[in-house]
Amino acid sequence: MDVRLATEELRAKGIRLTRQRAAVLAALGQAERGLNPEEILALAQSECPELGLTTVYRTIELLVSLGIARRVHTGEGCASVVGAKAEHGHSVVCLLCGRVAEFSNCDMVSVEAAAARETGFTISVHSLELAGTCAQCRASGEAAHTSPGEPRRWA
Amino acid sequence: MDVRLATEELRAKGIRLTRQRAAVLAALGQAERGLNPEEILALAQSECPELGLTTVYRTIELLVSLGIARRVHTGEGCASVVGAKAEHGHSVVCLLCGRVAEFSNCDMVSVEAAAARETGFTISVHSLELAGTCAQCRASGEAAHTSPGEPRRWA
DNA sequence: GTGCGTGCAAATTCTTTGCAATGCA
DNA sequence: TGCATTGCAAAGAATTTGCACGCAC
Repeated sequence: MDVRLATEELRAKGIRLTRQRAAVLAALGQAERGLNPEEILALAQSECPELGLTTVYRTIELLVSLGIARRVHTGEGCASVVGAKAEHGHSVVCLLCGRVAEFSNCDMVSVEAAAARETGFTISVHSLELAGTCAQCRASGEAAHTSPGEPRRWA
Repeated sequence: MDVRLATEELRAKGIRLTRQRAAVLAALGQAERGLNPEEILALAQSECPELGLTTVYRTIELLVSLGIARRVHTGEGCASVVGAKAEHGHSVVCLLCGRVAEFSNCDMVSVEAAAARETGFTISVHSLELAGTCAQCRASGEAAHTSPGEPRRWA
């Protein structure tokens, strides 16, 4: 996520850039994986110690509604959030380390056409998340499972 | 969802078919849309009045783990559940009435290849949900928006 | 200076757990 | 009959809300 760009967008919309919001943006910007509210709080507090959990929730909602952040439905629950890069993008989650990448060149026309044929629906939106193994984990081999106690399930 | 088939699967695995479980299966079977625990409870209680919410939760977990039901991440929250038809399938949600259909012929190879190229990940799993307008809603035109007070958001 | 944003604490909602009673196989 | 399964109530977690104060613009 481009923190500078996000900052500008807030400013452009007349939304105040407080220290708390900047801290949350920074946390999302530096994280390479989905963060839940608690994690965001912990990360962002290093930059803004008086940040509260309530504000994290409110900021998440704000950023998601503006398209600056995106929710990812994976692993434990659906509360994780990542910074969005592109206007339209999808998350690719690493099943081993939890890292999240984003890809935007999704050509779903043929899949959507097949679905439309099979169900009779007219498809207008798609929600897609992919999962697999990131380059780093592949490189470091099977040995490098990050969290032995916390196997990532796929919801 | 085929209730009879699901019933057989439970029996085959040596899992007891109680009146409560049958009622939950029936509710999922007759519903054409995702149901949250409360809704399942309400529907299933018409068939088994002494059913409790706790059991609904436990049954959902059971059915999902057996692949008999599937969670759908759409609309309000991620707690909705639908009966699954195929071994591997995806939900197609109607944005107007909430009806859920399932389609199974998803050919994601090209999309996954593109994602792999763009992110460097090796893709092994995909989670896909489509949304649009079902045949009925399309037929009854714009006028037929089901719930004016409850616009369905797309998570 | 003016509101928008914030933190705290309380309220609310959602989900899980413990345990004795029940009923399916 | 035996043991998986259930319901209730209570515990626990996650999220939201109310309100007075502080700070960005």
